[in-house]
Amino acid sequence: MGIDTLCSCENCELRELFFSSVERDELFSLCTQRTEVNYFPGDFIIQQEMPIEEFIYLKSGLVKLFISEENGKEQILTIARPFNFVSMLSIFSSNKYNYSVQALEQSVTCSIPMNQINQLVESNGRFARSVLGKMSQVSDKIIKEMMEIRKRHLRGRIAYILLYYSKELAHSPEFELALSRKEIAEYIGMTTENVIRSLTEFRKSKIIKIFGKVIEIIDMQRLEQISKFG
Amino acid sequence: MGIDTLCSCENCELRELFFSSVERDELFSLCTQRTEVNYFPGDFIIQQEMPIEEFIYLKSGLVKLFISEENGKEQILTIARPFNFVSMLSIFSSNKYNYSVQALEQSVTCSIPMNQINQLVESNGRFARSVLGKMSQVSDKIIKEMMEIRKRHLRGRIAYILLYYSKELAHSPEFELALSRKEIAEYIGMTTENVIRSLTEFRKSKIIKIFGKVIEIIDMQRLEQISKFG
DNA sequence: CGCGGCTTTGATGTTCATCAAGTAAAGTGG
DNA sequence: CCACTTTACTTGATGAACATCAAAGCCGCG
Repeated sequence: MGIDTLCSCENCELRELFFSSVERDELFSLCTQRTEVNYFPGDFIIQQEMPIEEFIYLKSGLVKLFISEENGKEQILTIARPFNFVSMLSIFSSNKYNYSVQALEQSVTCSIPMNQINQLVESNGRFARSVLGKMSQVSDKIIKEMMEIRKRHLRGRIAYILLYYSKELAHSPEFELALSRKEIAEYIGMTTENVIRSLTEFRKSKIIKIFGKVIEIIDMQRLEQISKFG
Repeated sequence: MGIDTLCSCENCELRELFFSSVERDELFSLCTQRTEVNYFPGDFIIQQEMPIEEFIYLKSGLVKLFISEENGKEQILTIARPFNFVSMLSIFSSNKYNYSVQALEQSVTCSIPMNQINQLVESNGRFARSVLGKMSQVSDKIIKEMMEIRKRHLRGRIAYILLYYSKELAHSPEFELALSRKEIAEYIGMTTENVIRSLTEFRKSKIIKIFGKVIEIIDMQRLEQISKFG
């Protein structure tokens, strides 16, 4: 068995992104310590308040980041696919998670002990630089998205979310929403009832079609207008 | 003249935070390339869309981070004092600024060419680690704050902002708001008129006193209740 | 089968934005 | 320094946007 096959990380599609700056022997060391986990929809990947012991990244799937309030309500920060990950946010500044991460679709994560990552950051400047870039990008994206949502009214927020989901997450005008109506509400900071009313209105105006969780955007242009001007 | 006095950075009160991991000769090199700038209230420190050429940190003062919309409206991301800085957000992932920074009080910044910082990140692991920690902390804080604001109604948002300003920024129950009413509105995503109405209501309920820009919190407990329960 | 959670619709009242109008404050040019 | 302009601040009235409450249908799961 050649060294090429000793470690599957060499073929990981995320290697370029996360570890392009890592030398062969460092990669091997990481690889032997990594843990791959499979999650089904609804499974918790990260629990708020738990100690951060690993650097976790998403290999495939779709997840939601959220925080739970004392009153039982939840607020969704963002929805993320691979490459926009996410265990990034607090791991270098806190020793416990400030939010939870839950799988929306079947997902696979890969974890590396945090001390390995810290060691690598300190010993490999190019790696440090690339982690900085990624982290900067991830938090920038979340903040920008929150501002985009905040400046819109209900209808505009729903339109924005539908377009975002279609273009960035599903890459198709027809898609199965992995979010419940309630989760959409938690995402955009409105009530479930009003989310539904907005969707119904879009359906009646023939802008979208609704088949339960499956949404089809019929009139992309009008949806974009609503997203822009309310 | 001894080496100790060759470079004032050695005595900079921010040295510990930003450069504790930097060796003496590296510090000297940074120091000779740094630029210190003084800003008056209203002055722009960073202009949205401008190319990022320097790593800028706040030595003293108070600033607002905001983005300008096409329609001329502005949205404030956060208000920051030193240590919670801020030129951090996109500098490692973008080559231009995504937001503007303007001085609210008289402020002093210190700038270091970006290539110096990048070089240092790549050559000094401990420095890289400390920048990662700081960046993580800064973006975490902004996101958390936006969630706190989002979950409240008008009255709660105003109460939250007043308490935040009093406790985190002014460190006193009586303080001079560096923000205009309009800026408060841009900060919490409401209209100027409703910000004023809320302040007036608090004044009439004897929760605060208002002398133009100077606010005095009289009934801290009730303000905290309003912040918590609306 | 029945229970609980999600979804949907309607009715109602609260919260909020918008418009209008007036006052105060602050900057500008002669 | 004063008239002038502009910008910030303030209050009220109105209607639109939104939350809340209530009730009923639906679906999955034990």
